[in-house]
Amino acid sequence: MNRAQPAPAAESGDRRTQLVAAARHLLEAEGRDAVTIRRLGAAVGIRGPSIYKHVPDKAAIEDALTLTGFIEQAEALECVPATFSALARAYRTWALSHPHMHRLLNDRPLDRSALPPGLEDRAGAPLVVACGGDLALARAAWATIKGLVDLEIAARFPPGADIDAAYGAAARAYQGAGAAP
Amino acid sequence: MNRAQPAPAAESGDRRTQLVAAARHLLEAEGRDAVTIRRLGAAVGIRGPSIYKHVPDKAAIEDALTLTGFIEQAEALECVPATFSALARAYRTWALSHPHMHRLLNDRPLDRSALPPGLEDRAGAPLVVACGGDLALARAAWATIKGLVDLEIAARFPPGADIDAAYGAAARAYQGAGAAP
DNA sequence: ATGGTGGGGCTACCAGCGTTAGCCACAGCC
DNA sequence: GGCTGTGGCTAACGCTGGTAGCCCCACCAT
Repeated sequence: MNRAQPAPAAESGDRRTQLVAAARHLLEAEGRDAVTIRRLGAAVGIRGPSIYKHVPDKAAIEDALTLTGFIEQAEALECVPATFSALARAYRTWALSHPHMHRLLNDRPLDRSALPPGLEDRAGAPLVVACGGDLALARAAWATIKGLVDLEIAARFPPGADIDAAYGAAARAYQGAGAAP
Repeated sequence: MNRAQPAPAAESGDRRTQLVAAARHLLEAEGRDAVTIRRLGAAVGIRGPSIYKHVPDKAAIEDALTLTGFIEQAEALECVPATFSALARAYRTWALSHPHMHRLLNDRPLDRSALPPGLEDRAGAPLVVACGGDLALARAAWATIKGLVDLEIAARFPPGADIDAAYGAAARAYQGAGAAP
C-alpha cells in the first residue's frame, strides 16, 4: 500500500541487525517480558509477522542478544587486572548495570552451538589466569562471583546485609587458596 | 458448603491444597512452563477459570510452591553436619533431584513478605554455623554453592569439566578462610 | 519492452496463556 | 419455602509466538 519508496527511513542496516538492536533496547529498558515479536516489529516499523521473513523464530533473536552479551561481558573483564577482587568488581559492575541482560545470559540453558568457538574460553580466561591456571579453583571462583551477583540482583540478601563484606570474605578465601588477590 | 457429596471420584482436602500439590507434580515432571491454569484445573477435575474461586491469581500458587520448596531445602540442610563440604553436597543433591523447583526458588525475585518470618534465617543457619558465625564468609559460601549448582543445572560447565574438583577447590578455599571443612 | 521471480511487506488467523464476567445449581440457614 | 453464599460452568478479552496466503515492487533475462 504505502511502501512506494525504496529507502523508507534514514539509514537502516539490514533488518536482522535492526531487530537485534531493538530487542536490546527493550530488554535493557523493560526486561525480558517486554521483548515481544509485535513490539520488536513496531520498533523497526514493520508488523510483527513480517519479522519471520528475517529470522526463523524468537529464539534466534535471543541467541543473537546472548552472543552480544557474552562478548561485552568478556570485554568488561579483559580490561582489568587478572586478580580475583578486580575481576569480581568488574563483573559485578557490569552485571548490575545490565541486570536484564545478565539474567538472559544465565537463566536460559546455554546453547553452546550458537556461540562462536573460543568465546567461552575467552570469557573465562582472566579468572583462570587469576587462579594461576588452577581450573577447578577458577570454576569455583566463577561460581562465587556469579552467585554473589545473582543473589544481589534477585534481592536475596536480607535488607541491610553488608554485600561488600561478602565479596571481601570471598576474596580472602580465594587468595588463601592460591588466587591472585 | 458442599462437603463430600458432589465429588465424583476423588476424595481430597480443600481445593487450594489440591491445586498446590498438582502444581508441584507438574513442575517437577515437566518444568515451570507446564504449570498452567487450565492444566492445574484439569489435574484437580475442574475447569480452569474455577481456580480463581480458590486463589487470587497464579502467583499465589507459585508462592505456595516456593514456600514448600524453601522448607524442604532447609530440612535437607538441617540433617547433615555443619561443614562446608557436607552442606554443599546436601544442597547439590537436593537441587539436582528437584531442578525445576530449584529454578523456581531462584529465578524469581523473592517476595519476602510471602515467607514466614524466620524461615530465611533457618535456611541459612547451618552455613553460618559452618563458617563459625562469620556472616560475610557464610554469604560468600552460600553464593559459591548456589553458583556451582546453577552452573551445573544450566549446563554451563564445558562438557567433561570435573565438577567435583570445583567443589573440592571451593571447600579448600573456605576451609582456609576459617570454615569447618 | 516484457515477463518471470522472489524478497519483503501485509492481513487473517491459530492455539494457548492468564484473567474476568456472568450465569446457574445446590447446601444450609432462618 | 425462600435467601444467600459457594463453587462450579461457558464465553470472552487481550495478549503471546507462529503460520498461511496474498500482493507489490525491484530486479533480471530475454
